[in-house]
Amino acid sequence: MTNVRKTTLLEHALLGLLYQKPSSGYDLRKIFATTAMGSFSDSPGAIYPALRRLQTKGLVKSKAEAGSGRRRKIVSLTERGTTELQQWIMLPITHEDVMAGLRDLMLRFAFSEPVAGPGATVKLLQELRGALSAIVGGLRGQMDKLKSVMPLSAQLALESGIRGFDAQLQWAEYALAKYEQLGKEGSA
Amino acid sequence: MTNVRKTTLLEHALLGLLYQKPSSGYDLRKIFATTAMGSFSDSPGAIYPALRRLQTKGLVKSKAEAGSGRRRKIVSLTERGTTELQQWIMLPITHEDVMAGLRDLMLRFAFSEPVAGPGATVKLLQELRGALSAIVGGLRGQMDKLKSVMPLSAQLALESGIRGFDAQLQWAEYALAKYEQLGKEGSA
DNA sequence: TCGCTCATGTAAATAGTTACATGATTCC
DNA sequence: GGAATCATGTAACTATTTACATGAGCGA
Repeated sequence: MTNVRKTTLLEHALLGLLYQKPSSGYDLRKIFATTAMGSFSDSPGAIYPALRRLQTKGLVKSKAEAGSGRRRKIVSLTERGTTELQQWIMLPITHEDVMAGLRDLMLRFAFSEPVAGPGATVKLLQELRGALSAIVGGLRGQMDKLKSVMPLSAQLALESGIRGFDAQLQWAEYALAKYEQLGKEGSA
Repeated sequence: MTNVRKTTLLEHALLGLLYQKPSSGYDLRKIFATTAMGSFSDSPGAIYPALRRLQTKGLVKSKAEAGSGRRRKIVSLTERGTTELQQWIMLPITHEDVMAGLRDLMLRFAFSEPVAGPGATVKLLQELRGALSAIVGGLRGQMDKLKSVMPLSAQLALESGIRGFDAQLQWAEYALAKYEQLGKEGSA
């Protein structure tokens, strides 16, 4: 029982970024603070402990940057870290995953192509499409049943959720088309 | 310094439900477990402590259900609880609110009509529309700049976010139209 | 009587937030 | 020399998760 606690979303985000480029904690914080990944906290109280956890788990290693300038600790993936990242990305998508929020799924998707190849990306998209269309159907059913007993604002709030999922569904179709097109061009 | 910690989203969800109907902790858990509000946890370790916090803050009161059957504690809003709920719903919408996730906003919106009246609902929608169109514009700009340097999957992940916001924007227009129509019918 | 659901709660552990602390380095 | 930024970290606190505990009523 080596008490392996499960890897959090923030930790996976860090793994994905470190896969692209070994970086310091400060670099990573800046990425969260300035880019579209801003939904993650850039607070040192989140990042540094997360990096330490990853190191204790053996998923990353760090060493002091050689040479001049300020003291910086450059963190990079270990082999096990790369494996963990790949496995996380390729996890099958469940109904619950989607209901819990697209955030996790989108992060996996964003890393999928460089880390696990376009084949994994396409597979993710297909699974996502399946899950989404089931969910949209189910919610539309709920909506029809409850229409009469809910206040308009609550009705519309539910409709907002449905539309959100539906937009993601259309997006998934669009993304799949892009990848299909890419495949044809590549083999031509 | 009476150390008033700020009210969490779960607590606000509970307040909103209790506004509609005084209920037991178990009732509330069932709502989270079975309805479209399933994004909240139905675990007793979340709900019962939250109810207790609300009671210490003086936002709800509870009393044992009269009569027979199993022991049940029925919780209901106090006057201060109702005020707190209304104020939370009518908070002005900021850019950050929207970026942090539509979840909080949608909960406020869902409760808005019964708790604060259709006027508040319309105001919320207008503010939301403004914030969303600014965000969609900004993200499209980022997209154009970064298009060339991102892998396709990352590009598409960003596009997914944009489309999500855009869908909400269209939804807000749609919802506003519904309320306008309602207003005309009402005054006719 | 046996088991299931109802109903309320507690205990331990965890990630994340906020705020503070501390130096070194660069820029003016 | 002084201020701002770079860079790493710690400490206290909070809500939530997971798991356990307990007892009462209901149905077969």
